[in-house]
Amino acid sequence: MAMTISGLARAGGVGVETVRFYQRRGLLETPDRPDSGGLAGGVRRYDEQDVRRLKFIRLAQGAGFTLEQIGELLRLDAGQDRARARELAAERLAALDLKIAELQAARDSLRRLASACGALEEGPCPIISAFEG
Amino acid sequence: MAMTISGLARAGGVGVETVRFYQRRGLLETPDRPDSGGLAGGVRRYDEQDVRRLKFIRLAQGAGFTLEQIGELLRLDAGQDRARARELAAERLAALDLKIAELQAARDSLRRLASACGALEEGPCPIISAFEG
DNA sequence: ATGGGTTCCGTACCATGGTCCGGAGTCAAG
DNA sequence: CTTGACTCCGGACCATGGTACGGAACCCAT
Repeated sequence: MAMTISGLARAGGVGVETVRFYQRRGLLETPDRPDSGGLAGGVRRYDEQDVRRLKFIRLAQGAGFTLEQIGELLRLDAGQDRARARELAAERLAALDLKIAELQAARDSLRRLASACGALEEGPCPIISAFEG
Repeated sequence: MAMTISGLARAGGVGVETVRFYQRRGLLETPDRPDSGGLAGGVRRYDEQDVRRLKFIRLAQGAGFTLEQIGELLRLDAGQDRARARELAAERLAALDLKIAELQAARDSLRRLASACGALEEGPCPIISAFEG
């Protein structure tokens, strides 16, 4: 199950550079390089736990958390501060509901736009006014 | 109805610098400075049309268009290319439906998280696994 | 044991969407 | 006709979330 960084990146659907970037940001751990006799040590190995963390980062990003907030969530995941975890979740939940409503409104505008522009075959399309309804 | 840049900014819910930024990007027009006898001309004036444009920019941003795409929409609004307008709208509409579904999934995860963290009073909160269901 | 593909690491660079700064000019009220 | 607020303008700076680069070390197959 152990893999190198490119395996981890592939499993998480991101590039190697992105994994490193997350490591620098403290979102993913940087396991020790095993002593393999060389000057600098061998290559780092990653496991399923790391894949889970990486996937979580992507999902949380999709939920609108910033990388900084995700860092806090990951620290919280291991910790005991349930109150803070609830707080972050509730905050994001409210923002998410707002955003969803906003996107649905935008969706309606776009549907108006598409049908307004589809109706006639000539003349300008009332793009701006489609968003004013 | 005529106003100066700060009035326009206020009406659109943005800062003066943001208006200027949109002007540089070609999203808002930069009206001529009226000749007021001075060396450089007077102060530019804006009207309701400009407010409409500015508000449209913000709404379109909310719909996930980039500033560049918004620029194209604004050019299209005045033009005759209905096909291209429909195309942009349809494209965005599909992306929007995807994004809405994604946010709704995220919302469910957050609700799971909030209730999982609310249930017990001690121990760590399973934040990562809340996103795996 | 050698060659090609990875890994490691620091550093630089990128796009997006702003935000701030400083100095000169303009405007309106007192 | 001065004073204080606002405007204009160019250019520098910022945060976020990456992406690219280059040289040295490493690992695996032949």
